[in-house]
Amino acid sequence: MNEDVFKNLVSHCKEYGFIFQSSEIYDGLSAVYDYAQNGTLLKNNIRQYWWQSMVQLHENIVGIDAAIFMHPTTWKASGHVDAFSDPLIDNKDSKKRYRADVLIEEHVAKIEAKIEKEVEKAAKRFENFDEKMFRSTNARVLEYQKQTEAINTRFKTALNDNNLAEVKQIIIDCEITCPISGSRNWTDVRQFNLMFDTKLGSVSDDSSTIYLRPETAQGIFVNFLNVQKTGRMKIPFGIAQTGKAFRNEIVARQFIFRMREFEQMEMQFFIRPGTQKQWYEHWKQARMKWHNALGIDEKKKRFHDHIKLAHYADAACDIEFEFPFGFKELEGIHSRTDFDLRNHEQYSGKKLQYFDPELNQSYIPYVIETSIGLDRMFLALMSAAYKEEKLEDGSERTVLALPPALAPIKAAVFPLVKKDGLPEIAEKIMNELKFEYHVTYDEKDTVGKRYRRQDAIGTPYCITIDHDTLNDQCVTIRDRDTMKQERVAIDKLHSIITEKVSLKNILKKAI
RNA sequence: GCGGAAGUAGCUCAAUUGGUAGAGCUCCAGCCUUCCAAGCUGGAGGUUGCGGGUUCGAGACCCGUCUUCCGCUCCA
Repeated sequence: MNEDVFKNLVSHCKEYGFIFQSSEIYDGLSAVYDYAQNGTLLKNNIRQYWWQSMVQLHENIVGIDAAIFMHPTTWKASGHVDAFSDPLIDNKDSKKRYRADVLIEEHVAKIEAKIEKEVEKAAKRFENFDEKMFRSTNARVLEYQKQTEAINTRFKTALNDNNLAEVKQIIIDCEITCPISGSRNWTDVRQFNLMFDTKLGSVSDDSSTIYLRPETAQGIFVNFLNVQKTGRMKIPFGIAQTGKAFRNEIVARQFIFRMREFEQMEMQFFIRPGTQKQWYEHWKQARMKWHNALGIDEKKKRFHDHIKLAHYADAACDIEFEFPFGFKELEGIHSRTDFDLRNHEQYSGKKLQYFDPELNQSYIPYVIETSIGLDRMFLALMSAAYKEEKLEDGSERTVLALPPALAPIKAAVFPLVKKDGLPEIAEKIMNELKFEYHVTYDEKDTVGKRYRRQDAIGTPYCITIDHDTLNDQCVTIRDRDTMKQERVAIDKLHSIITEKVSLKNILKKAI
């Protein structure tokens, strides 16, 4: 799929009521989108598929719904407060972005290396070399030391005062250059806090600052013991959760791929320390199976193993999907060790351990995390499903070949013409079926046009009532993908449609 | 954030050098009664993203701003 088709897909999402830009009448809000009438149905179906495969089909996985607001210390323990607020600076020539603190620290390290070189040189030159003496008397060494101390003090003061202009001035004064362009053409230093904050309570002071969660996982970790005890859970067990998370992304783009407000579907699986390799491998395969059960071309998915690991992980990979703009991360599977629970134990002072009767000992469980972006899954499904077809007769049609179980609307009911009592029969059929699944009714325009309208939103079946129906109690059922029609009895409709649109068939393949 | 491109009706796009904002599709009301978007009649829909400037006159030129897309970076 090329760039043009992606553009068409984005237009299609708007025109057929899947996704609107947020606050569009006010020129929109950057990187925030609303799900529309059909999009909401599709999104709910994806969430349901995930939830049922995780919670309903695993006796040892339970689901929770933690609040978006959490105690601020949560984010200190998780590392988000420190890791998500770096002072950043760009080099205008190479367009490369750096952490300002790292640039300065590297500069200091360079000077320190020079000192060591002086010491080494001197050690070779003099016999009976007194290193201590040399360090405290040599003019060059002293000069270098003075420099590093001066920079370090300035830098510390600047950070404490949150004085970003001073941080930039240090970079300028130190004549630090960009390793790529070699230039000193720097932008201002900016603080990017990736967490949104707000004030709790009517009195706003610093102590009342709370954050909108940047990931749902922490809601699971802080409830680990509550769930384990009240659910009488035995390790290994999992806690699943879907919900909104918020990140103040510096660059947020590519439609709904990277949004400031997005929804995650996460499952944290708690295991005995030492078994993480085997469980990591298990969930890696299990998650790919879940994706493949949807029947989307397997060549569009691949694993991407992380070589450089985050400080808390001992293994990590992504499931990547081939979006119209290339292979991108759709889901992450991480072996998170006991990092989160251990930190929460430290910060809260509460023991977050599990007594293992088999080992007859207590430990902090290790964790395997599976974390998928619901919005990204939505976009993956849409881009895999969107097809602009050329038919044999030369005409064209746009069809969303969504997995029938996830399609927003399962069946559309049409009277061939809107008279002779046909609309009445159509409505009667619809009113029966609507208790089973989402159905719609349409009597406007020629039946061909109505078929195409349903193709465009991915409805698997169209049911047409004609004059013969009055005599034989049969209708035409038309398949979205093959466009083939079949004449069936009205009382067979339910079983035919159910067979095709039931989640059950996919769920059986998924686990 | 930096660089590049763009923004005209719900959608896709026109509008000569700066000279009265248009078409197709969609939508609505009817006619026709048709099994794969194509018949007929009528209708609605716009402060050309927004704000300034140049000009007798700006959709077009200039400045600012917002939004989207592409590249750099991180993530779900």
